[in-house]
Amino acid sequence: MSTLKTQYHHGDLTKSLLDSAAIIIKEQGVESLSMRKLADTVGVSRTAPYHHFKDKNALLCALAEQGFHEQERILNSLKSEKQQATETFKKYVHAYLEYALQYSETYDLMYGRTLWKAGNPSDSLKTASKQTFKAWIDWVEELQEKNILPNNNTPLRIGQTTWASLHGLARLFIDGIYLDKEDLSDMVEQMIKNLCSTST
Amino acid sequence: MSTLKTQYHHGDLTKSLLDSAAIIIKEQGVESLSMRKLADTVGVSRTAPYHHFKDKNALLCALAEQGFHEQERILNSLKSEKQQATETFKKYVHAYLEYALQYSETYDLMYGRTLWKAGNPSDSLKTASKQTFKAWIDWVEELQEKNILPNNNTPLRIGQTTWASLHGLARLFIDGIYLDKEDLSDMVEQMIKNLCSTST
DNA sequence: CTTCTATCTTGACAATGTCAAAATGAAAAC
DNA sequence: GTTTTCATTTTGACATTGTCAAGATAGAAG
Repeated sequence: MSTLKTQYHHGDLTKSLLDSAAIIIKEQGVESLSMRKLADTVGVSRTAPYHHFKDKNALLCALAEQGFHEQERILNSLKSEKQQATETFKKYVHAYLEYALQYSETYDLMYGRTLWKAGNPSDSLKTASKQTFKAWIDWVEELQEKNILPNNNTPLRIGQTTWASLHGLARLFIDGIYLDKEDLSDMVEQMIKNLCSTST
Repeated sequence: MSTLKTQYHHGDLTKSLLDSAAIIIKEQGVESLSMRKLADTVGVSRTAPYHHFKDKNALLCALAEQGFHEQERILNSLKSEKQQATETFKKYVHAYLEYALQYSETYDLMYGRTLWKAGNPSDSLKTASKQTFKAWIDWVEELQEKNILPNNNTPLRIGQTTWASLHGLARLFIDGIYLDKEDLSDMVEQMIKNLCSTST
């Protein structure tokens, strides 16, 4: 009954695995996450994780999925603040980049080739990502109506290109191409100018 | 003397390795390039490649470096065409995306985490990338003078954000986030509108 | 022909992902 | 309370990979 470890049945191995994995990738990068070391960290034998996740890919999908939920939480939280929509958008852009850099490894799983190209995105991951994308496009439409984002194309297209721009900036930092994080907020500000209809 | 294979000394193993590796990554992705299979493909023992490249990282760096040279060639070729600078810029954007998609695996090595974050970019790779970046920034300056790109910031900043946008678009396709390549040219057109000062 | 040296090979090891079969223990059925 | 069942975990095993160390080979230089 005690919540102490070293018992045969672990309690909630699924959760433990996810939590430990999240920490490991945040601190040491996805490439140094091995199923075996993870099992060891959690205090369980090599193959125990395979009874909770089909394979490594499935574990990573679950991590990515958590990221999508977190990101949606961020957007909703910002939208609930009562303020000028322009202000909300600017804050969102900053928040997006901040999230991407702070949880860069999770971000990489969410939007990187590991799962989407080299790997095999799970159905529920696909669902989560589609949902997040849809929420974004809907918001873009609102922003277009308020003349904050350009009206020279459909919400889908504007949403795609706008997001692509943010994503590109995020990736350059995440992947180690841009290293000087001093420049980040400057670049974000410029990006906002590029994206908004009202060039200042 | 004959250029036929199956001789102890291979002839130009360095080049053969690079060529085969380029084909393999293009056809099957970087993650399915193994040193051993590569050696086998080229018809040489497992460890022979290690006398030509310090390790796998070094081989990949060499591939990425070729990519930078190729990309610079593309830019120079476009700039040498006598035409409106606006036209040249538009063509460049299209060409950039085309290159990124056609040689997506090389592109990933050039600008992805494999080498820059998880790996260890060689000095000559760093040099090549810096050179390419500098050529880009110089051109951005010209484009600003001609009022094609916005003048509300330095060439460096505008170059960074503009490139980030292109890169982001490229990555979303490359990494399998955007799948519908029908939409590509549409999105590129919209991206150009976002980036240029003269919104149409 | 001998020696040198660049090039290539064989042997070996550790790390990894993951399958199959056996062991364990808690809960359900009796 | 005993037995049965089933989810959970373990041990054993295997193939793939990157890479090191030591030896083999052959063409060039003397």
